[in-house]
Amino acid sequence: MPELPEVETIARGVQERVCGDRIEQAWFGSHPEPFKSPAGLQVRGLEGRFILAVHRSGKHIVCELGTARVSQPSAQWIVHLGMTGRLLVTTPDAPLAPHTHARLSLASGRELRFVDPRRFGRLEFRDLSCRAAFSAAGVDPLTIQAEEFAGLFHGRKLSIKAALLNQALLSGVGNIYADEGLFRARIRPSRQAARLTRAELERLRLALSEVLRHSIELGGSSVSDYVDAAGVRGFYQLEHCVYQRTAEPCRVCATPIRRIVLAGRSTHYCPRCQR
DNA sequence: CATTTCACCTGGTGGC
DNA sequence: TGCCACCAGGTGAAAT
Repeated sequence: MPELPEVETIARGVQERVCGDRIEQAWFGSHPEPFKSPAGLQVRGLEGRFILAVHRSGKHIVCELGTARVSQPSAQWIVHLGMTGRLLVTTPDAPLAPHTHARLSLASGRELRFVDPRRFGRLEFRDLSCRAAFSAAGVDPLTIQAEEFAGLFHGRKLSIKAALLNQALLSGVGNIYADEGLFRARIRPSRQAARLTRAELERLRLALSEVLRHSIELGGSSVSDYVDAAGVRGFYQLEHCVYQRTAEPCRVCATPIRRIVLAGRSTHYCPRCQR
């Protein structure tokens, strides 16, 4: 489900609804996979704290926590949604979705719920008195400048598609936006990253930024079941030019879109537009 | 080191 | 209807 635009949309929705709220009670399910920190530690850390702010870092949602409504953050709750994770703000009586792994009941009467059928998502609690604040490893593709962007790919022998998916380089680009960005930059995904010209890299940087910003405006891509913090679907899937459009006509030249596998992931491109 | 492959999970779809 | 193969927004460990 969640790449940069979807995670940004969810983080904004959670921020709007629970900022300033206090966590009264935390409940965690019994499957161990989603808990990067022990569940007991997360429950003890979360209960009683105030949610000061919620923001995105790469594909992570970071909740800043404090001991008073207005205070410096003393801890963080970090949510990664994996492939199928959802972070929802609901009323307490809303039907419990299958695969709900965490529920935080809030002083306002609302609930923050983490739901994840495939359990690839991760929940982490960080005490800032013991550890540094979380920050994603790679650079954010919305703010990176030309020079630094080009530098990321210098000397890299893998495909540009595989490089874009590497979160240690850029954080936030996943399978959908790598394909859509490469289409708009007219670059074939299989090209070796180090062989792209400076002009191509700059087209790619701008294309990625435009695609990601446009998707945020439309609330992200709802390919199968993605919804935002309020349970509302996004609309960017209607703008996709190549992703999951195998054999359909290119929106620019009508050539059938091709599907190949790169870096173990489905990759879609127009063989005529992308060289 | 850089790069590739695969396992981790559940659920939906489409062929037979 | 049932069974099976295949596919899916991600990532991190193991192998090369």
